[in-house]
Amino acid sequence: MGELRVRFAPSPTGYLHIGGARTALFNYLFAKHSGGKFVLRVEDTDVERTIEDSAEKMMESLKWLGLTWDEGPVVGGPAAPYQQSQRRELYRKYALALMDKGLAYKCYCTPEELEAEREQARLAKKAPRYSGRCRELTEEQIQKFEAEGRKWAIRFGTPDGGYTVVNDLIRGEVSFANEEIADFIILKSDGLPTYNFACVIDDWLMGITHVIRADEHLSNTPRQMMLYRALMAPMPKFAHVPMILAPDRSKLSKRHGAQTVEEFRDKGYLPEAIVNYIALLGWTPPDATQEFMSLEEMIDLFDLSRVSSTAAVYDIKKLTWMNGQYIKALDPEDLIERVTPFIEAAGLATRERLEERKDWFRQAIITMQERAKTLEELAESMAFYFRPPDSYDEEGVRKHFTKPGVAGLLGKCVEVLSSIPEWTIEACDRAYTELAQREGVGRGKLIHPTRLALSGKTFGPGLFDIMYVLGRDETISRLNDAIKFIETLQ
RNA sequence: GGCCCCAUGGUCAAGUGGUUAAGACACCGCCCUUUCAAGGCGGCGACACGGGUUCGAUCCCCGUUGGGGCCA
Repeated sequence: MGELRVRFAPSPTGYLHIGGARTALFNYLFAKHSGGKFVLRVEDTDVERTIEDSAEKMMESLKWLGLTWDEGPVVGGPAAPYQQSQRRELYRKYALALMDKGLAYKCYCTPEELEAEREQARLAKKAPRYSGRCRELTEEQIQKFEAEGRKWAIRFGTPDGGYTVVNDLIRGEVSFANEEIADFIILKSDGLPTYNFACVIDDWLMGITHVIRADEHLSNTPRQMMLYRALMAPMPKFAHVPMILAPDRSKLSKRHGAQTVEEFRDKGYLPEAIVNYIALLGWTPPDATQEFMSLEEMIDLFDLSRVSSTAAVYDIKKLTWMNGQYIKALDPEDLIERVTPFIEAAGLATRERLEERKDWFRQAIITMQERAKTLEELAESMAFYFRPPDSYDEEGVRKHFTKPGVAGLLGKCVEVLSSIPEWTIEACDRAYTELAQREGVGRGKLIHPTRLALSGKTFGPGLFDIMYVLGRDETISRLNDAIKFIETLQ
């Protein structure tokens, strides 16, 4: 084998959240950096918790982020199938084999009995761990249980003394006393494997050389190592990456709002911004001041030794800032393509219509490009280009529409704009400068009310850029509407 | 409850046995400017605590506290 192989093995119990995405990213970067293989495996063993479509959505998110897998569902590979639900016979076979070797045994305890045992331990303030009572059953006891028709599970017999030491690539040596680890179930009475068992069997059979996963699995690692030894399977190297926490420092969960890749996509975050941002959560390139990196650059620079061991809280503000930076740097043609779905979703125009007016649309987008933080926001901020404002900003009305003589001034604006020979940004600009001089007022006295009249807002692109995009007829029409509105204020 | 991991500003994060303890986001101020954004300049702000080790600890060791995780 010789080649380096890693895997990302999500449970399809929901969407891909940024923590999972980052684990996938680190695996991907590690593999690509060394020319190894990135394997995707779906851990859908727990039927109860598996959610319909979840695996498909996760794969969609991974692809969207650019994290394509070399082997796994859809693309296949030499270790197929890559879904645990299709590998049940395998787990059963190896569990039975361990039992034959005397390393595992049948456990007839019922869930009720186990629960009672745990309860007692709790009351006695002791660690709730399995007593190992089925480990040494006599023939009679076994026959009695069988006669009762009791169901059995297969339990792995853990070593009694000594230590199991995880040599973690990120955390160094972490040792666990074997006596702390009770015999654990590897195959449940329904014939399905438990997480630790399925994971080991798959990683082994799929030739995984480096297990890079979230920190929460560090405590499971000694159990898994015991299984590797019992199976006489080659031990992979382990690397436990720090967790990504919600802003309240708890584990990421649904109640924390936007945090899945899909949600970020729907809000108009760019995949390259998300990938860039999450890479920086827990990893720093050799030049720690370098923040913007493409996936290719990250592949080149990635190194597990620069992965931190501290859990990180993700900061939506920084992600948003970074997203804005990426939007700003986008080629307008590319931006047009990306923002179109959001324009459609906002009900501003159809894709067909935008294609018909592509040059116009490009002009409009350019005026907003460096202001937008997300594609969704960009689309929404462009609403006034597509239709007249349905209201004027309240504060703006107070500041710019209630001054005496405003209506008259706007009337003069209409006049000068009507007489401009050619409708260009420069011509509009000049016209306003000249009018302001003639009227003996500052340009702002003209500009602010005009902006409000055209966009309904007090902020936005340069006024003459707006005028140019809107065109002469629309500009004048909106000014006249505003004049009428102002007159109703008196 | 037991075990394990972690601890540099609000957040991300560099770093070293002796440093003015980087940088980024956020925040504040100034500049630019027709507004907003962008950009430029500047500011606020940190080595959790207590013991050791050492000539000297943010850095090494122990403990405490806090946070997180696993076991079910």
